[in-house]
Amino acid sequence: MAVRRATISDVASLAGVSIATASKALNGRQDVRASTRQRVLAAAEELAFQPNALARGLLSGQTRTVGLLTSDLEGRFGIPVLMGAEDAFGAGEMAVLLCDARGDAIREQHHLRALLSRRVDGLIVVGESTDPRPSVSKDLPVPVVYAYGPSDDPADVSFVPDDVGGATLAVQHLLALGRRRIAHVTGPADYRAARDRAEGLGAALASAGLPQAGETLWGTWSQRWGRHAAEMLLTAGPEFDAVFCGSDQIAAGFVEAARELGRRVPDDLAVVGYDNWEVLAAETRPPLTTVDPDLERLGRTAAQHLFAAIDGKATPGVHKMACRLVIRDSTARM
Amino acid sequence: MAVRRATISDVASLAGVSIATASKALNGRQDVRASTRQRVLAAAEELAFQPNALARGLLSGQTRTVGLLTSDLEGRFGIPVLMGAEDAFGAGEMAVLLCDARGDAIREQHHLRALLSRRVDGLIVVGESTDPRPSVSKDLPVPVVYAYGPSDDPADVSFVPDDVGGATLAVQHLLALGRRRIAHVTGPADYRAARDRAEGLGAALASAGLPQAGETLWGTWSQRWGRHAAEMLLTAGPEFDAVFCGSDQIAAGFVEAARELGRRVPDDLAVVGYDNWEVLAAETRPPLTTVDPDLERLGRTAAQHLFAAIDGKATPGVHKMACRLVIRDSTARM
DNA sequence: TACGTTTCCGAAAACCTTTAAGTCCAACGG
DNA sequence: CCGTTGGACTTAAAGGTTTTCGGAAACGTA
Repeated sequence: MAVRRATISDVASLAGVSIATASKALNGRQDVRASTRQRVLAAAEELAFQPNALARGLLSGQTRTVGLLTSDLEGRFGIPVLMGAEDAFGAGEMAVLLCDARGDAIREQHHLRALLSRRVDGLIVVGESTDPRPSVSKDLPVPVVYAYGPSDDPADVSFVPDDVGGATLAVQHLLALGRRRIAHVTGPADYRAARDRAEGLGAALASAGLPQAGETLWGTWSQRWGRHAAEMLLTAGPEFDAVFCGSDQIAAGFVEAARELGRRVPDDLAVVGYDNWEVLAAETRPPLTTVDPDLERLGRTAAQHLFAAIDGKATPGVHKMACRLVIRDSTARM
Repeated sequence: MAVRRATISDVASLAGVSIATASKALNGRQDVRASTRQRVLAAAEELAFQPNALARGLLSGQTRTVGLLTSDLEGRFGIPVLMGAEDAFGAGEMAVLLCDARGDAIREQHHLRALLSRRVDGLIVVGESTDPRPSVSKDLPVPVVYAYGPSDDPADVSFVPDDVGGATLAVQHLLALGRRRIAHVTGPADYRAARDRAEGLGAALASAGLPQAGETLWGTWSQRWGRHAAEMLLTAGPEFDAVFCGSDQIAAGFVEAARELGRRVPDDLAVVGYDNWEVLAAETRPPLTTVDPDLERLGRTAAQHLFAAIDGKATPGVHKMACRLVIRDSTARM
């Protein structure tokens, strides 16, 4: 550990110039003779000079730092969004101050204060589900962008996955493979994500003039529920040649149970999951065709939009981000 | 968005006192009459005054901010460590600057510069595996603590899970249940984690005077490998009544294949995993007994140690953190 | 030589806060 | 009435950097 850090004043003395000249030389500005600039640069190098970002920020009013407020780091969905954002910010020479409120509104307020006190240039709020969440942006001195979980205030800027479109993608894929009787097993009905995906399924079927195979089965986001639903449907359910599952966990349970009941996937039964959670979707037998909400891209886009909002203007409202279909072996032509 | 933020000078004018008095009133210091303090506090409230952390940091030389440098956010192990650290820092009113180097040394250097330029008070480096990694702490003006992946310089401070001890825990559990012939299926031999766990197994067996059932099977950290190993062992392998798997993924594949081959877990065969990756370990049939490296605690401990290092002295060297055994249904008395 | 122009550099203010040192005044003891 | 004490407040400096503006030297032109 070095004792004291060099300041620009040390650099200036060593180079035999004034502070002002040193500053200009280091920042590549005009009005410095080439030879002088060289001397300053050499001095800075020798002293391992690093400009003090605090002083710089104090003067300029810009910290080149953004706050990232997440309500739930534990969850699986926040991380990819965070990674995408970190990626975009890193490329823009921005630093990210990370705060996890753990779903606690008090802690969120506390973190918000801390971030503002540190004079962040902007804020990204990452929700824990796609359900709208309370806005924090009332009377804030910096721009805010919501990612994954939208703000409940339509005047804010939010980026969310287009779950209706994602479900439509899945259904259109199944229809193109010749499947006609599609069942739906999904998570709890009080999740926006579950309702949106069911809605997408319904819309796609309706526009193809087909009925859904049985009612939508609402349950939990677990493998266990997927197995249970499979047993129910396959022993006493309606006829169906495909099932659209609301998550990869459900789909993994479903294919496992179907397999044990002697149904061949995809021959007898095509299965589509949701989330493209690789560790699960790629390890089931057969590997799952699934909808990928592309959360990393969502995070990156949100970050880029925050840049725009910081030095210019933002387009408010909820932006729906398209999903991708990842085709693996759990679906095939009949 | 407000136009301009109130400074302490605005608060002072509004309260009709000098800046110094305002500062003292706001910071709860002596030499301020109670009534004056009230006036200042009211003024601060009215203007929504937030002290500028930059100015404060510039003066005090402390930013109450630490850098968290991770080589691999994508991986499963960095996140819990990060959460633990974030937890400890949040409690200490510290903020966390997050940087992900994505395993790239250049990017790591770049982030390091950025963090130092922002005058962080300390640094936590989170590795992507338990293998030693190059030290970054040579001639750094701030203390550094390594978490999960230790530094290759013994003079640094590192916190790593005690994989040897974790494996011992698992084996002792199996022995206590009356199992005597224990096989071992694990990941690649070029992972320190795999070697440590195999070593723990060997030591525990040796001190019980028992031989290992067959050679250690080295493979990958995947479910697929677990299945494959199970098929090999159960069709043409040695006699065994328990298997210690190097990861929950391997164990999940193993129990699945064993089940399909008609072996009952835990009756015929006890299975222990490693990592306590809940989504997997709790969803297999039966749920997995597994070793929990308690990474969140590891992160928290590392953070607390960084505090100590920041304002005092640190005890260098590699600190091994004990693991916990989580007992579920995949193990039982014979 | 006198004067205007260009080139390069330095002095000083500004950003916001904390704190050491100094000022003022009332109360109090003698 | 004077000196002392101590409470309540203010002044000013410090922290590191950027930037504006003014100044000096060198050079060209009349």
